[in-house]
Amino acid sequence: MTMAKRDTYTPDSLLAVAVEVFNERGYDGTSMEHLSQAAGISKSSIYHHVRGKEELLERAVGRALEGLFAILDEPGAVRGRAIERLEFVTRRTTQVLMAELPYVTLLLRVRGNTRTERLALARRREFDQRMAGLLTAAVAEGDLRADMDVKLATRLLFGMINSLVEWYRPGAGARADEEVAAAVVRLAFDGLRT
Amino acid sequence: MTMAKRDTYTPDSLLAVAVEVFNERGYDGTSMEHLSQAAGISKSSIYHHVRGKEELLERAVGRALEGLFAILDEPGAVRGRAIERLEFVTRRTTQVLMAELPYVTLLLRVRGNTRTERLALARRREFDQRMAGLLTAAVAEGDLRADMDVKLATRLLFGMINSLVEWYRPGAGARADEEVAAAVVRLAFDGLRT
DNA sequence: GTGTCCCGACCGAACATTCGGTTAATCTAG
DNA sequence: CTAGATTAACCGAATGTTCGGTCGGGACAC
Repeated sequence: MTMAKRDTYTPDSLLAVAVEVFNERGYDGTSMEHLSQAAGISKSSIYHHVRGKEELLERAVGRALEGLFAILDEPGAVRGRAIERLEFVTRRTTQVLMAELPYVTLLLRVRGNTRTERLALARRREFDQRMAGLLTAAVAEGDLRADMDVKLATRLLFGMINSLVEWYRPGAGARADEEVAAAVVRLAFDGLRT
Repeated sequence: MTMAKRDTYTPDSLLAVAVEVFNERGYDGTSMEHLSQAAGISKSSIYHHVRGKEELLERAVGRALEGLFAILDEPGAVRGRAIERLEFVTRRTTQVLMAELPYVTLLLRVRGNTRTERLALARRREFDQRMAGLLTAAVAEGDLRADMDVKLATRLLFGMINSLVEWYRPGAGARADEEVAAAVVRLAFDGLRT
């Protein structure tokens, strides 16, 4: 029994609207009035679907973290030489970031003002550490330059990937997205120089 | 006749305090009460030194932009092969970012909610375009890989540099700072691989 | 006629900013 | 050297506004 199309909101469809506005104005810069206008329903109606503003943030960052951590369980991330796993995770992280752009964008901008935000920051740090482990392994296997601090390299690599949220906009097609992911991997591992 | 040291605030010394708080809590997440507590003076006293919250933001992003644009006028940025100028600007941008960290951090987090913020965003875009011009020239001179979209490469390069504001913390000494700048240049131009 | 979805009216709290002053240091005239 | 004027720096209390959230009720589908 498939449900007929509804023009009412579900918590998730409302979330999609809210996250767009959060990313445009910043979470703290967004009022419930802003959200209600963007969603086309009244402020009070929002509270019919979600408990409040913070629940929207919680759902959004949760979804982003879910997508990112799932990468680490994919076969390409657990088998093979460290450098191959690292390249895989780099490419997949870029792809997930593009696919879940609004949610990841919000995740990368939380500042730690509330418990929800601090929890998100902790999970992000955990992901970073898993990544740093891959770098270390790849250096040990002799496939990565040893003349650079691993933590520093991890941060720069991540910084490059995460910067996608500042400029990437979807809609140019799967081909274009593939090109972006490939460029990230190429730049990270082989550099800009001829 | 040098002025004796005063323990009172000037607009600039107050700015330094304010920017720290802005970066910790986010601009929109910071109340004047937060600022007054951090500065150790009352809320109303802040208005003796600056016109309001937005003037503090204005001064901060102005200072950051000043530092960044100054790089483009330095000799190393106007003379020599394009790739050398590009490497110079990459290194210098990293250094300025570290030296003016709190101000640049604030600049990079501006969302465009007010006229002040939109002005800052426009100036940032201008800087990016100057940078993209250097990339294009370096490709034309055959020193940069041609198999990557220039705009894409510019954004990734910048994303890597700008990500410093997320993790770099000063105080490890000039030697350590030099190492960071060198790592950025090496990673950007030669990649991670052995 | 009950549950889902929505609304306008409303609330207390927090917000940026203003106002009417006080304090303490500096300057100025005799 | 000092009394009086001036000023920068500051404060507590209050202003109007906006905030996130609540409430009681209406429409309408099943």
